[in-house]
Amino acid sequence: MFGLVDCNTFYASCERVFRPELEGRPVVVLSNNDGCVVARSQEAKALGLKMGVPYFQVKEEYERRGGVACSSNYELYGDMSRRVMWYLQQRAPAVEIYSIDEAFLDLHGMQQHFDLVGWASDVRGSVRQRTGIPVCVGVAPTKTLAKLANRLAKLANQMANSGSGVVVLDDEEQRREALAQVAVEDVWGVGYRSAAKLHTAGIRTAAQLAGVGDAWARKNLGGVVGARMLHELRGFPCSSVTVEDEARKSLCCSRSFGQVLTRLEDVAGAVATRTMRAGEKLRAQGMAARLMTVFIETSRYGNTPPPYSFSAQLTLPTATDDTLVLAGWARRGLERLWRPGMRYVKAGIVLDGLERAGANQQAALFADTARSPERAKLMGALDALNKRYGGGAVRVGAAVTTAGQQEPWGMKRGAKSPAFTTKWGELWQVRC
DNA sequence: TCTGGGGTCCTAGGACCC
DNA sequence: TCTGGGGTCCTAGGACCC
Repeated sequence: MFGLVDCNTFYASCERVFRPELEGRPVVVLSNNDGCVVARSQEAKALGLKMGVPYFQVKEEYERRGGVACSSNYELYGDMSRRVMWYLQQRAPAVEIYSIDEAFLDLHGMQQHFDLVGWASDVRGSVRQRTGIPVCVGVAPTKTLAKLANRLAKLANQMANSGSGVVVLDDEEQRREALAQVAVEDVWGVGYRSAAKLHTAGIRTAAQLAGVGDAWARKNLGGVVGARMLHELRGFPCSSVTVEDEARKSLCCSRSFGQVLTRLEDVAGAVATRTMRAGEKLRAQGMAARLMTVFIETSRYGNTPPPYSFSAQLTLPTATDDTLVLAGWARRGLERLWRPGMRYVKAGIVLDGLERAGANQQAALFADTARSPERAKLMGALDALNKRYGGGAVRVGAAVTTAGQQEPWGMKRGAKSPAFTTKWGELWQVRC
């Protein structure tokens, strides 16, 4: 059996843990630059706010009706996530951290020793008590069914506001009933495109989907991916709990600017900032990259004529995790794709072809970028300083602004809550 | 004025290898 | 009618996930 633990309206719940006055009120969390709504409390959903809507479109009406908006605070959410995951790891033999707010648990053989409903309820209660975060738990014979069970648990919770928050599907009868209750577009793995195809074919529920022929699924639902999904819906596992976060295959650092940029030097500063971040991530994972894609975008909306996205891919002479080397290549990439006179809103870099840094790394014949012990030390010092004094304490030159000046590419975060759990200066204050 | 930031897996075709 | 039979790597793009 597999368990899926999913935090309820995770970002909004994190805000509420440290700001209990938000309890019972509509709360939304906004994406970077306070752009879109990315998390909604139950009360905010009840007001009709949709996931992903640009906040400026709903702001006035929402706030008039008493809604609260928070800028995203990923330091806080990341730290709260670690607490939840750490506790889950104490309770299950294997845990796959699937996203910031979700984890699959391997419950192999546990039904012989535990009543799964009672066990899941206990885990749910304990997570709430220890972290302040409400969760729902779904348990079933496959991951896809566990997701589905979790969805049913969430729905029951929302409707009654007193549901048990736990759904266990451990016999055929329960599986059938569950499948009949879920719309096909709500099945894990059915996206916008597949849903449209399925509707056209007259397939509306998960139960109907589980009954389609394998050949049809392979043809219309993305080949083996679709076939696997069907098997899982029928109760045959095609995927197991993967504990280690195996080496990543790619890594991406991208962000919209707080304002439109037109000058090469400003965009170069943004690219350098993203590159530094990518270098940090790379070193934190002990990896080096061989391929780099630099991209810049103009606005997708309004009158800007397409194409709005320009990218350049560079093959590095040798895989590297050195920020200064990466920054040099990123600059070259940017100059290659730069078109003057355009209004840019976003920039980023993608690193591919990741391999373990050091040991088996192939050296280039004529490159000046071989990994020297000195450079590795330098990178270590860079990371240590930035960790100790805050990100951006030490930067590459292109990412430096004149003293006292705002970064032209900086983010807008109008309503950010303090880093309650990760910065001494921003700890919660208790008044006597 | 204002529209997120990450990821994964799969397919298919072309170049190239023996 | 029939044209060898395996492979790998690269690139681009689609679909989906949170």
